[in-house]
Amino acid sequence: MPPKKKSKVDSSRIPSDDGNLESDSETGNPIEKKSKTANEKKSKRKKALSTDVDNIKVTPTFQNKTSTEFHEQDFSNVSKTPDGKKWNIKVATWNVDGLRAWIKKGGLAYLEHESPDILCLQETKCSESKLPKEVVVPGYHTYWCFSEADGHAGLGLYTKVKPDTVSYGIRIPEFDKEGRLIIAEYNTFYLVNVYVPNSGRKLVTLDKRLKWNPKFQELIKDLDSKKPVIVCGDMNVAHQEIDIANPKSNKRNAGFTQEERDGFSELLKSACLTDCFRHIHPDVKGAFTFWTYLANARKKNIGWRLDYCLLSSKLMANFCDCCIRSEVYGSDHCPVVTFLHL
Amino acid sequence: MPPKKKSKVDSSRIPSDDGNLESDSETGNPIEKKSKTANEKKSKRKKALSTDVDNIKVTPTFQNKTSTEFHEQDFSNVSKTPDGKKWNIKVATWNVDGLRAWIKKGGLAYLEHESPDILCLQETKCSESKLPKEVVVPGYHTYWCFSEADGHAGLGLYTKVKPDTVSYGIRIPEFDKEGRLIIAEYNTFYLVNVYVPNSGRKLVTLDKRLKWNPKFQELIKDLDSKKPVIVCGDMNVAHQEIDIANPKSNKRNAGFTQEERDGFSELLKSACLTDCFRHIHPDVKGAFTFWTYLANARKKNIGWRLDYCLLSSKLMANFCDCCIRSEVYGSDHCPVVTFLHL
DNA sequence: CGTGGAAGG
DNA sequence: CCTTGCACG
Repeated sequence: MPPKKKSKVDSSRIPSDDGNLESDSETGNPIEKKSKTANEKKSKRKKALSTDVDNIKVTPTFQNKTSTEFHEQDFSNVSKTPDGKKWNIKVATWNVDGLRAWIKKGGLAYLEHESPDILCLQETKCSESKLPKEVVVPGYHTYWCFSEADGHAGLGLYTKVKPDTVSYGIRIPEFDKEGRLIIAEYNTFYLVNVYVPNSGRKLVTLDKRLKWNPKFQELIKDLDSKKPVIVCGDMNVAHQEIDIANPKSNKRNAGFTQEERDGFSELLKSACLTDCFRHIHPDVKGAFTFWTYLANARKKNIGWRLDYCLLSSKLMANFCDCCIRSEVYGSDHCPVVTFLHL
Repeated sequence: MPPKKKSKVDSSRIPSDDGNLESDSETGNPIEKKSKTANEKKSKRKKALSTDVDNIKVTPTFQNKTSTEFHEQDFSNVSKTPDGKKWNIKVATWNVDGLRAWIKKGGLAYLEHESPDILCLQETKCSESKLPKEVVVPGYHTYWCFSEADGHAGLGLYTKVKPDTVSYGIRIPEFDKEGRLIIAEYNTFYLVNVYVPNSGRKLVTLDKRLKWNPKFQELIKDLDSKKPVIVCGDMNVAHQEIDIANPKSNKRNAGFTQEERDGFSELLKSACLTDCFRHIHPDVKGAFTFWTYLANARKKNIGWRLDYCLLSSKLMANFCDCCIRSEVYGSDHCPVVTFLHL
């Protein structure tokens, strides 16, 4: 769906009423429902900002900025495929650092405004029973992957076109308890929404991370042998020195160890994936998708590029553009948007 | 200090710079200083509302009400002593349910406006190192009693006249770890600021409470044998049926068990104390000082009278009035103010 | 329902 | 710094 005069959600679509957990895919490893009978709704829910479209220009605040700021941004200046075709599919990814806080800050207004065909969310930190009702957005099918441990990790998927199948997890219980992977199979590709394990302060969970890497690689290769793959998510690594503001001081910090960086290189190489932002912007510095909340890092652009869209080599002919929405607030990460012609 | 045209703090006083913990009283049991080198200041501190006096009419909000509301209240219509003397000492008590949150809601503007000679605070829930700098108020000496367990109980004392001695605790380690008692000795009386242990959900700590009661009683009797006593604080009990909105349904709930009510009766009797609010308003119903935050209880005045000023019998000749400031927001309790001629 | 602290990032 | 569950009331 290329941009219209007013990029509104196609309202002819039947509103999604699923939030469906069940996987009908053979790769899926459904997370167990722990239905806490829903009535344990918490106080702050009712304080969530309305996402009434009539109000989105004034009410929701994106941290210290108002949402009007992304209305003023130019979201339309987008490149074309190598053979000159305009984009018709937009895929966005955003680590929201807490779905409920993100909604209160107006996150859903971003969804309305960007109107991607697919939006991958990471770190929803929200169990099924605590999902605010506002997460159901007309025009989108929604899928959720929950961590067993409440308030950690977790993924969301918004998609205008209903996938043929949706499955959850990487088939390793240790990881699949944590809500780190959604695979959505579409007609012509797989979409993988991923939240890669963080190596932790003082690298206490680096081992776990290094166990994840080959498994994930294998999974992607397996999928790619059937259909091309789009991987979106928080890879929890800044790949090269250009992808981080302070490479020197972070060499032994989670997200920039040699092990993690090598693991990412390996993934790209062995699964034939392309980091599509870096592909079109090989030399752009200061392009980050995450800034710690501490010490005003975002204002100073002391950041990390941790969020990626990776494309199977077969999809590079369809690739138009990839943009980092660094002006969009609402989390310590910002959205990354990829444009394809399919 | 009787009411002036504008009851401002006496600015001729040297500003207090103490926040002194040391007790020079022989009854005192100083809580150990656990000086966490102060630099672990937390984020929210800087967000605290300014208490700039020029702004108190507009900026601080008391929950859903603004502080202007207490400016409009009539705080001056006060009774006299039995022999017709006007008050010259005002003693206030307020369970603030978290000093830092209370400050953000404009609590210090109340202090400025009420301008009591003595203000007793309970449930400050704030360790020494986390005390916001704004707690120092010109014209007042301040004293703090901290719980060893961070974020629980804790007391504060604001006093225009510096007490001769200030001591902390009831001389029982179990209780004195928790920041539940300050004794300030003045020339002609003792002021006791107290936060009585709560019996807990399902009365899990009723035993502890029943252990406290006789010890406290003994302490007051001991003090009273030297000088008359003013006891201010959260007694964590609604004394009679008239002191609670729903007596029937709360008979086995913390704060209205027969044991707690009897304990309070006992205290009044054996230590010869008078519940001075009830003394002048023997039949007034719906006079509460606490409302649970749940279910809009305060709006519906479904409350409890838990906060008291108790006076030694010798002081009843000096007693003028006692008011419940139920219109003052900022906590789930409201202030109680007592007027004396001394 | 609202305050605090703890763990995770 | 910020969001989450949790303990306490």
